[in-house]
Amino acid sequence: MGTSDKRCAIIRATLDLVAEHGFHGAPMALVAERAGVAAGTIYRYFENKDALINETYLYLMERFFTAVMEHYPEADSVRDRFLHIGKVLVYYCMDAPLEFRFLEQFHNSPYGVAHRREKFFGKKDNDIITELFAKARESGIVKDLPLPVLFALSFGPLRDICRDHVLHFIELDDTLITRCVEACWEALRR
Amino acid sequence: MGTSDKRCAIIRATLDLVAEHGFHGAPMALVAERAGVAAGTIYRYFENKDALINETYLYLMERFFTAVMEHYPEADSVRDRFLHIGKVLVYYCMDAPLEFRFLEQFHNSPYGVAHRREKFFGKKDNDIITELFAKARESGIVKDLPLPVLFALSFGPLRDICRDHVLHFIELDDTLITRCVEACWEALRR
Amino acid sequence: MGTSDKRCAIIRATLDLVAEHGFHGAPMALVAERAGVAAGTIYRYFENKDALINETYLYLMERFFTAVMEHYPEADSVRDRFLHIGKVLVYYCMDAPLEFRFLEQFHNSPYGVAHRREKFFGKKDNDIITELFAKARESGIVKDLPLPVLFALSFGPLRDICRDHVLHFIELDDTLITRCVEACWEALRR
Amino acid sequence: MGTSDKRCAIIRATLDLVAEHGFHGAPMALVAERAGVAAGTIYRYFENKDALINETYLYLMERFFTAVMEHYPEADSVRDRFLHIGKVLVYYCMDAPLEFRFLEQFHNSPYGVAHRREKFFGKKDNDIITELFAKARESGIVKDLPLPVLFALSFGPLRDICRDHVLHFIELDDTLITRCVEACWEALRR
DNA sequence: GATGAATGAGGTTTCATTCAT
DNA sequence: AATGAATGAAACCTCATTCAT
Repeated sequence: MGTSDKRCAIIRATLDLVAEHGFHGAPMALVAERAGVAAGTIYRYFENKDALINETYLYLMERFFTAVMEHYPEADSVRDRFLHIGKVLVYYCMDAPLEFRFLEQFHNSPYGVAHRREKFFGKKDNDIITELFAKARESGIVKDLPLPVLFALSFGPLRDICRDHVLHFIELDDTLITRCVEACWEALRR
Repeated sequence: MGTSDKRCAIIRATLDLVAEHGFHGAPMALVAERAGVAAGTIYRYFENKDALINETYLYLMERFFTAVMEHYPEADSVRDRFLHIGKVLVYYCMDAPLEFRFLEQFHNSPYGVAHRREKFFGKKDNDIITELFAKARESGIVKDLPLPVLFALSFGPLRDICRDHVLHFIELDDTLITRCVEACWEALRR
Repeated sequence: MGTSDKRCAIIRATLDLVAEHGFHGAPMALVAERAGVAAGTIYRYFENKDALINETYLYLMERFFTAVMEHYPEADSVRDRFLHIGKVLVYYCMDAPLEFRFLEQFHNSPYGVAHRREKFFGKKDNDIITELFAKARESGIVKDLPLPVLFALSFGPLRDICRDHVLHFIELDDTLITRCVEACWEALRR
Repeated sequence: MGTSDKRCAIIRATLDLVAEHGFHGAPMALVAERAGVAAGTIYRYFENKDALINETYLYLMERFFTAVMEHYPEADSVRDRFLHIGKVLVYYCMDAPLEFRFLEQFHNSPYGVAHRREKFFGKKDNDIITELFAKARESGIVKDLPLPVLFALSFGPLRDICRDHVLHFIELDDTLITRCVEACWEALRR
């Protein structure tokens, strides 16, 4: 196992345990066991537990953004670009339920405080999305509301349906996802 | 101090500490100190820490629903009833930011899992809202989507703007709140 | 066992273990076991290990000074007062070899750095002794040397003979002690 | 870097770290880093940490005695030979404060116990000094006291003034050093 | 010979819970 | 009923030592 594999295994173990059992349910000894390394080894890669949690977060966010921004239809209409982002986002969360659960817990825990500004469902200089909303608002396509509110209208519902899907309250399918994202668009558009 | 005052003080201390410092930052000894009782006393009112957290949650939810349902305009249109619920909900969260923070943490933690079905921004038990949506959907006023999705479209954005307000990302006022709730309605309506 | 007894037992256990096996040889679990308390109990009386070590030191120093200053012959000559102090000091160390070993280790470890100024064999506003030396120097009875040097000439040798006695290199008796203290006086006197 | 250079660098790193931060503050990884070698390399030169500490001690003592015995005035009077040794000793400690701090810590720690008999400020092995004292005692020049006591009277004060100088409580200069060593002689002589 | 990543025993400390008062 | 000192399991973390490269 290469050195990078080990770091990755530790992050993956952290992710899984936190997603399934919360921060309380992820003691370092268990993380080590799941990652297949000794307890002390974790500290070669991460300064302490907080650092491990935070770096796991950063790792996930990077993957997340990369995935969501793939195949972004730069040339399409604002509406189509929004629909693209919304749908890809939901599909990603459905495909990676543990990552989604981790992020949800992180954002709402004290750990998340330091990272609020980068929250995916929040705001952040989310570049493409921020830009999309800013321009659409200027040109009168979407409502004239503060950016955080536009984000809330867009991603608040999507987050909730992902959570309900992951927790098996509902069963999302292509049709339902499309209808949800379109409903969000109706809240946004002028 | 009456016996009920003590119980209440313990719940309030729990609420404050969890809201401000997370579940990690609310050891029983600190809860006891804040509540002005001895550590052992907590166990006369709550079986253990989990029970304390869960009963704090239930206590909050009760207050919450009571507040939201006050002055409920039974006779008004579906739209007006929805606008009433949405606005009262936002005002409540703004007035009680610690309660709001507690609930956010609870819902996204493993504690929340046991209470999925009673989730505030989630679905039922809040009979009146569930009933409102169910009937409105039947009669074709709102979209024909699963209830959890209707809840997501309604309350997902509201929760996010409350959070952003509590975290001082935005400054909600009457106008903005009204416009947000109306935007949510646009997502819901057929 | 009273509450003060417990604190005392913990200090005594610390003292014994450090004296016999050094700071390395006094893990908290062992201290607890020797003191007849649970590991966690130590932390009700001392903030952490450093505090435990430092408070053990302060406790010993207090006992030490009290003992040494008992029956101090206020009215006698400078020489006799010096002989009194020197002898009492040596007898005390002989009677309490573990306390002596603890103090020796403390003074020469990083723990001692923060307390250098209060070191018994060092200087400190050792009140009576400092005053005795200062006055004796002024009146030309002892050499005109800096106070720390007078302390060194007085107590340096006494400390060493105590150590050698405690470690069984020599066997001190009344005669030998008297002769040593008198020899120290010869180094001091003008 | 030659093989002997490495051994030396490790000893020097050990010396520095222990002198500055105590035995607690000298983990093997840090020693390795300071010495510019890998952690595992230390174990090619020293069996384990205890051996490293002890061999560092022996290395220092050898340097120490070599220095002290240089230019030893074999032919001079007992008094002059004593004054020579005392002064050289003090100058050496002043020039090598880290070595001095290491030795102080070593002597008073459990490590030192195993080396009691070779203690620097203690007694024998330093043949020349032992021999000097033994002969001077026989011929009635110094007091008829056990050798350890003679050592205590001689070197106890010198160690203390070195410590006070290193810790900046006093500022030693040629005059003061001479006067101190002469005072020690007064304690020794018959 | 040298490396340094990996190990895991053992250290300090926290904290939910109990129970004698 | 209330107290809060005491408990001890379990958490986080360090570090001397090993061994594959």
